[in-house]
Amino acid sequence: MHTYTNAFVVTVKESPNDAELVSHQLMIRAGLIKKMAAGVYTILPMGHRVFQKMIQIIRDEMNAIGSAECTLPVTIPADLWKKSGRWDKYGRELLRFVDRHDRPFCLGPTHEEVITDVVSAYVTSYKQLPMTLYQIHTKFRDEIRPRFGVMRSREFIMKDAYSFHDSAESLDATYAAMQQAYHRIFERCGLTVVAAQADSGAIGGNESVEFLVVAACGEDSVLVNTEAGFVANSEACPTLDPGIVHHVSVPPYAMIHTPNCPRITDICAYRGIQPNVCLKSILIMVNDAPIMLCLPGDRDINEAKIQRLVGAFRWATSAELTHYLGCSPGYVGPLNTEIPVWLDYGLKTQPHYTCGANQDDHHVVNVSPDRDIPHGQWADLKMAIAGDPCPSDPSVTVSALRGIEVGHVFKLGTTYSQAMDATFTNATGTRMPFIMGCYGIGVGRTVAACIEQCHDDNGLCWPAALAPFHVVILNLCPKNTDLDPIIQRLVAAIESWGYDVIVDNRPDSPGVKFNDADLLGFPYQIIVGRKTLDSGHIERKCRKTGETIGVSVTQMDVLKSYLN
RNA sequence: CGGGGUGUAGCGCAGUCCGGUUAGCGCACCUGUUUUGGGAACAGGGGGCCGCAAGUUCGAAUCUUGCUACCCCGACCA
Repeated sequence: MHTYTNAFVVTVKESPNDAELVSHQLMIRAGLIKKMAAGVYTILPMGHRVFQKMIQIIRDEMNAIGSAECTLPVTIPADLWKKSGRWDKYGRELLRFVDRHDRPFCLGPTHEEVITDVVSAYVTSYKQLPMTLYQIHTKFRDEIRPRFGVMRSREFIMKDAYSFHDSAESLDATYAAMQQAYHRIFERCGLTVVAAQADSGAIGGNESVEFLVVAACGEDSVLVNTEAGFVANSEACPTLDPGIVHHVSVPPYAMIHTPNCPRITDICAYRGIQPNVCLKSILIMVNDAPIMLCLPGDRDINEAKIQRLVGAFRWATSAELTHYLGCSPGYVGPLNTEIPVWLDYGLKTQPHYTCGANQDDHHVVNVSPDRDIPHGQWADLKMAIAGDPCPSDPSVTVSALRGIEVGHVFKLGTTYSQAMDATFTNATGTRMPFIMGCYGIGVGRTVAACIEQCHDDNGLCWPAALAPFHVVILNLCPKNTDLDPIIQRLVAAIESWGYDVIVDNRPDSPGVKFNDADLLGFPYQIIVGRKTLDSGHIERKCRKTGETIGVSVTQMDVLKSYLN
């Protein structure tokens, strides 16, 4: 029999003041997790049960689409990561260390290299494809700033699946099946998710969809237009060419003196103009050669778009700025320079702009991009924001939502298989690299997102699918042994109906038990106490609605219909 | 990595400015009695390297310096 004593129920009244999110506070107060270091958590028994239920749902759905579970090592030799090229590219999120023989290793933040290595050792023919492997295991990413409990931790549990194919069509089929499975998984957890077009980021590849739980505390921003059926991560959302041609005549551009105006806000204040009529110029370095990016003064660069356009890049240093343009930061402009220039489509909106003059304390006014920057190439450079025209229907605009990224699917293509020389023989007898997909779900983050959606002032309020126990029996008079047989019969009956049940057997006062039961959020409470002895009735209370129903101990079977 | 803040009992905090009995409070914990349908009452009790180290001083939780951990904000957009 599960009791509060043996199940390690460790609730606390006050949560540490470093917990900001409701989900983080409640997970600590209910004794689900305990912090060990920044972004590193112990999952306590109550939390473990919730995680296991989540994991079992994921496992069911992964198995249902024919993928096979395995467990990949957390400790990965550097050589494998050097093969894919990521040992040098991944940066400091990758926790590296050496063993006693000074051999370099890393803790796996993701497992494309490992799985590619494993599969290429065994799969040599197209006849063995397609195939999908997955694991549900611990990952480590040395986040710049872990926060929000298990929502953004450094060590975390993730379901990651990898599929291998001999054709793009085959990948498409698995990619679609996986998304269907994701929708079923999140639905079974009681979560409402949106699927958004996303940027594939550090993983690489060419197409990806992100699954987000809409929540104010979400760290991701998505842009949506429901009528147009459009949902995209703001990082991945295109901005459109407005196609405006101006017919007003703009006077020739002219340099003006603008002392101490290095920032857009300075020049706006000095000239009495708005940021959207300023042209912001940014110098980047690609393979140590300068490239200039120009965009409207009120908009921000989208680094992912730049990377797609020019490849890997870095921001120019002040010294490089001075070397190539002869001015300090703040006075950069696209005129009179041999440096290649990219112009954001947004610069077609106004007939003319004010921009830096490549000379300290000077700007240029009346700059008409088409006329004055003929060497500039037009492109989409900026971050999309709410109010921009919707990419799938420019007659409407997009609005912004915050979301928690709980799942992500990617089409990797041959990025890893080519780098690692992982090949098979196809039907015509030629060797070709595997076409791959990869698919992740953050287990802890999904649990936390679920709590963000399911709680009230009294505590957690689990959906039946994730509750650590479906039913709690509150024994209000634990010293009265007359109640013991009733409780034993109840436990046996409830378990025979297929529900898990825990008994609060502590010698505390009733108020403590009611409050803890509410805090822990079991879907149903069964209350047994003096009233039971007096009247022969037990009570069943629904956590979510507060609805209470009395049931005679002589007719326990009717309880079954009140527990779902 | 830059800026700010905090480390005192298991948890939440006071005390630090202005050095001076035995370092306090609430919750939790232990013993006993009475309680027991929404965080019980009384009585008694235990628990501290005051983050670590060095320094100043007759004397340091308190002052100085260094280190460390944790939290918050920001992070190449000129």
